[in-house]
Amino acid sequence: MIESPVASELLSRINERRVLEFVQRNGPASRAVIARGGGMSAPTVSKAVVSLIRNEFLEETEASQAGFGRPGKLLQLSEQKANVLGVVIDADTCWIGSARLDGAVGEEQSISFRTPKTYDGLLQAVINGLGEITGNVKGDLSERFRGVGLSVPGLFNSRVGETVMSPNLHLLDGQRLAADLSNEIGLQCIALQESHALCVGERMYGAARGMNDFAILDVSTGLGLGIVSGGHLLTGNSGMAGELGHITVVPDGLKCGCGNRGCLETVATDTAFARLISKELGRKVGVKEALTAPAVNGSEEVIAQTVDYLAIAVSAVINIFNPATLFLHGQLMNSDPQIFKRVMRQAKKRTLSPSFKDCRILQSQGNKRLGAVAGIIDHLANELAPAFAPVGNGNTEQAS
Amino acid sequence: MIESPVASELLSRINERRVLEFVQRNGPASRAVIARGGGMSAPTVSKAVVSLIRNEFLEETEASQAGFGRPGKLLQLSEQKANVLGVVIDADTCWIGSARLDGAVGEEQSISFRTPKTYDGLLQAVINGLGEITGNVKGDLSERFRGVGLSVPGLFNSRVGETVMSPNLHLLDGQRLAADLSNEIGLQCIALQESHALCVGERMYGAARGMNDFAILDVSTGLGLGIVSGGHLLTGNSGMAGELGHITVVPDGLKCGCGNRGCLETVATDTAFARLISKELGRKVGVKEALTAPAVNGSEEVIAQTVDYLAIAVSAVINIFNPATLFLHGQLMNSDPQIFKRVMRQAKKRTLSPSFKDCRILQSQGNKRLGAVAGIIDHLANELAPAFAPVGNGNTEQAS
DNA sequence: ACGCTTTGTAAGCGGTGTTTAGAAAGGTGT
DNA sequence: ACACCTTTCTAAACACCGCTTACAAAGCGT
Repeated sequence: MIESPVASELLSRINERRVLEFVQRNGPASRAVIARGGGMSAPTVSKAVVSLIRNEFLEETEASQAGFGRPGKLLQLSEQKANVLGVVIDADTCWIGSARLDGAVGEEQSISFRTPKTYDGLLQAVINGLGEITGNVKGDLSERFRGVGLSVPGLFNSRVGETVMSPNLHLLDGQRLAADLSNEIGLQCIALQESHALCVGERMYGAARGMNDFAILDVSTGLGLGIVSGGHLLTGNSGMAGELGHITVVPDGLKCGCGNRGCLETVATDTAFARLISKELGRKVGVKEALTAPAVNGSEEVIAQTVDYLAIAVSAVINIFNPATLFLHGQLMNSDPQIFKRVMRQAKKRTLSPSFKDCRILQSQGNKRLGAVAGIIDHLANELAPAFAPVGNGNTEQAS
Repeated sequence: MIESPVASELLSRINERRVLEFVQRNGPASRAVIARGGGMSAPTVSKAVVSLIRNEFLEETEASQAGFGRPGKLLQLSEQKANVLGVVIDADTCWIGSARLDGAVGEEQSISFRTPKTYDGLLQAVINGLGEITGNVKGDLSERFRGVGLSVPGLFNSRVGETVMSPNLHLLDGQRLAADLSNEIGLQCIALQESHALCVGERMYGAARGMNDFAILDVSTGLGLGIVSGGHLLTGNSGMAGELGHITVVPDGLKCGCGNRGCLETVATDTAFARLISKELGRKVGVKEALTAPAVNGSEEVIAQTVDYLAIAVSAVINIFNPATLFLHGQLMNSDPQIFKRVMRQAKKRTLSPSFKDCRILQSQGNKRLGAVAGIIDHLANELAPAFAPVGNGNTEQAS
């Protein structure tokens, strides 16, 4: 609920946010276009623009499209000062890049490096990497960059900003990377769990633009799940929601990194698939190779089994969340259309058919990098002005 | 997002809603108390109250608490006109009752009857029942009652108001009970899926009052799940979210009502438990009896197995939703503390420990009746004025 | 150069919340 | 009984906001 004084300023903040989001979504536009497209009056847009320019979120370009009447001055996301930095931490590789507010990441402005072995090493490597990216910046970092968004793996408690446990990157356990980084570089740093970052990124810059009810299932080393429902990212009480990978599907199955047995994550991931194929082949292979490996005795069975467990995961998401769209992320399904089709066929059988029919299943277009960038940009926008949405339970359906 | 014109009136509607919710939650209060407690200025509260009284949501009582200064006139939820009707449809029994806006259901003002065998019979029975409850009302129903809330079992599509499929009550399949009822009696009728109704009821009148992140797991004939996250009821795209019961946990297990095999619902419910015990005893028993039945050979094993599957369900909810509180509803766990404890012990093993630690597990206090009533009251409040809440993704955690 | 079309802004209006001031209502103390 | 105190509630004044209306600005076509 809204805190204390619901002043009139609330309205102007809402409208500023709407203007900003309009430009984020539709690209540069004139005040008049924003007014028509955003459902606001022209003077309202003008005032919001003044404020957004003052806060250096927008800037006016002279570029005026030819047309009939007076050409409008285009407003675009600021390129002068409004840049952000994105950091993706992964088990094997890390990435750092800079981006503009529109999410465009300059290719030459990003670097990757192998994940160091210690937390201190990681922190230092990120600081160095950020220095490299921003090296040609004179003076204070905060002169040109507004903040840093991080995508972190594992269980992340967003209430306290601490990685509680990261099964594939234990050096993060108990650490508060965003806070530590912020202390070092003096910029605002925001961390998101990687599945949540995927969601935010897909919504801001990917295929889920403007969608209010969707899910992203990330099949890779683990099984990540991000949910946006009613326009809200589902975070749970501490940001740890979405841990689909650790529901039990094979009683007394394989030991999982979390300490239990038979978690979905042990059977429905890239890693699990590669492990099984490796066993059949008698040698260790990666996911890519496993997919293209010549069929050997038993590999069809392995594929069928993996497909079935993937279908269980897909089906669980649709049954539990009833999303309008489900995005699949990860190479296993995205690189082999055959596997994708088989998973769909199985999932259709396993899912309540009304929910299944209600759900489009697409491939994800975003990635963690966009997610990290989107995370900080979203945070900045929230800081400027909270987005507001009607909060009716949304469940009631009026009849007559 | 907010639709077209963000007029100033939005503010007053928000504040009216806040006043109403304050009284709903804290009981009768004076304008001054509401102003202090709700973070609004006194004149703002006064204006909102004027409107709420005009709309017959509130009424002023003379009752003034003794105190120091001038005693304030208490405002309470209207008892004159603001009454609602609640209807609970279940597989075997139906219930109808009337309630005030504060959720108090007059005991003598409710009736139960066996669920008829046909849809037309059901519709007629509900109409008759409502007539009985409201029989002593002179004139038009709408003179004293503002609407009817219904709790319906099965898969309910809230976008179109249609029960898509109701495994335990097939007469509802494809029917739009709320719409049909509304046509007959001329009152606004709102249906909620029963698990969602439980959630809304628990939040408005039960143990979840004021909570913004909780889940209710309803273990009875089936496995119902309702989620409130960030203050929003999780409905999914069409209101069919929460179908935890049909995720696969026993590959090639028992046939389920949904057509698949091995659904969680086939092994982790009252019904499943009674079925297993019946088999051991060699005769058919109900849940109550099954719990108190003298131990026979194999019954310990049956109990252990049921406990384990219940734990899987509990654990799945906590892993996936990271709720601050999980309410358990249903006689199996609520009537036998021993079973409850065992489920908890197992669930603790199966759940990611940070999420488990983060979650209180309590017994539910509400029921579907309160849920049906809460559903219509919530709808009325939404109609009067939408509740608004900040919409930041809520996932970002600022560091420094 | 004139009209046409579209863009952007200034002024006025109605609505809203807040602050300030004051009236209302009851108890307390002498 | 009366003045004083405390608290409640409302009226008035003010500032802010978005909308509508009116008007100036800026190009294009003839």
